Amino acid sequence: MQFEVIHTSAGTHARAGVLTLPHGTVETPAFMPVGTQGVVKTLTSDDLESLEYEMVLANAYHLALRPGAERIAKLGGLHRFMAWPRPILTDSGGFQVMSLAHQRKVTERGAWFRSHIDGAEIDLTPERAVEIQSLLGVDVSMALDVCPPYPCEERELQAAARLTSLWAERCLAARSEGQTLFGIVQGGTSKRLRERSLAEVAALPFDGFALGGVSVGEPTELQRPVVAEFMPSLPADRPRYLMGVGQPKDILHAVKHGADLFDCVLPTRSARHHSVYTLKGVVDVTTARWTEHDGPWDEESVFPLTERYSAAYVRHLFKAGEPTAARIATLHNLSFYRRMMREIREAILSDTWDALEQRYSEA
RNA sequence: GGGGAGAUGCCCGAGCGGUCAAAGGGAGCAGACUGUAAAUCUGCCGGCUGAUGCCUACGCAGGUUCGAAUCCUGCUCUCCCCA
Repeated sequence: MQFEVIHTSAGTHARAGVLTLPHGTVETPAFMPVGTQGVVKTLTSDDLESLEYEMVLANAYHLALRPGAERIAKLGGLHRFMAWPRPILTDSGGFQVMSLAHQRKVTERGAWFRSHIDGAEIDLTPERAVEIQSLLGVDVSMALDVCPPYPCEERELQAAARLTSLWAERCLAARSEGQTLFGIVQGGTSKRLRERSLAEVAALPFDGFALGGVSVGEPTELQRPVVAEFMPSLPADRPRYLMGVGQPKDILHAVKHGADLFDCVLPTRSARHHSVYTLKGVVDVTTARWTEHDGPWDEESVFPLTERYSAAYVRHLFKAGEPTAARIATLHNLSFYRRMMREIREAILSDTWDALEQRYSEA
């Protein structure tokens, strides 16, 4: 892995860079669509190429459960398996420690899960999490962390950060030759715990660093200060990844404070839930106002892949329960995010950040 | 011609004397979703009203009863079976 910052926007921490990985280069800041099960729901890998995404996210926990990490390795690795030639980053399963909390146990040894699919036991130690990602053959592996929810007791937050640091070292020790590994900073909304977690994790020789434990249910007023304060403190010479974020404005805010990578289910999940991103905000396309609207939801949010379908038509497809509705909305939203990331990068390179913020002020 | 079954809110469909403005679906309307167990979940859904409440409602018209969507009589209309 190689990472180069090519320009930092005047008066901000916003930076444009180039991340070079085994399967290609990624221009940062970049947004990674979420393809948990080795697919971005409703799309194919060539859709993603058409959308010009350079990197996607998949999930090691889910893929290890089904179809199995060894099986994917046997089939030539995740890239070949999902027919996606460009970079892939996998989340280790740290998020599932939170989202599947009711069926797992966390000990110092690791995270133990009862499979939601068939009840099988999964012993996800830091070492196994790194091994799974190595078997998948992804470009960037994430350390196994403990991602606590919000709200959360200070004690629990502290325990999560402590384990995350402990596991970080074990993940590094377990990494295979040439495996790119990112560390994760925890600490929730506690300044004290964030400081400590950052000091512990950032001191380790990771290839990149992520701010985790945000977008776990906290209001944006609490997320912003964490990002503003701690993103610039992550090592400047390595990629900085804000996990699970977010809304367009949250991404702009984070880029301004120096974030390089993002992922979030919102553009894809919302699409399936009939919400579409536009420069005028998120709109529910099934709302009665679109019933006879023979045009786009927003004149300034029209994209080559989706411009031919009228609001009235898409509304009809959703109302009729047609799967294609979700597909069109997903293509639209990922087009919106892709264009936004491109404009963000251009704004950094041309030092026109304020104009960009203005453009996305209602989004 | 004879015998049987049934008519409930926008639709389907429970209810079979009070606790019924009437279960449950669907449709309709409005929301939520942030490293995806989510093409999921939530709320509203006769009218007026902040709430209490009032009004209108279970094919139509009468009746029994303190009280009827529920019981009785007649009528109208549907469906099934036998000729």
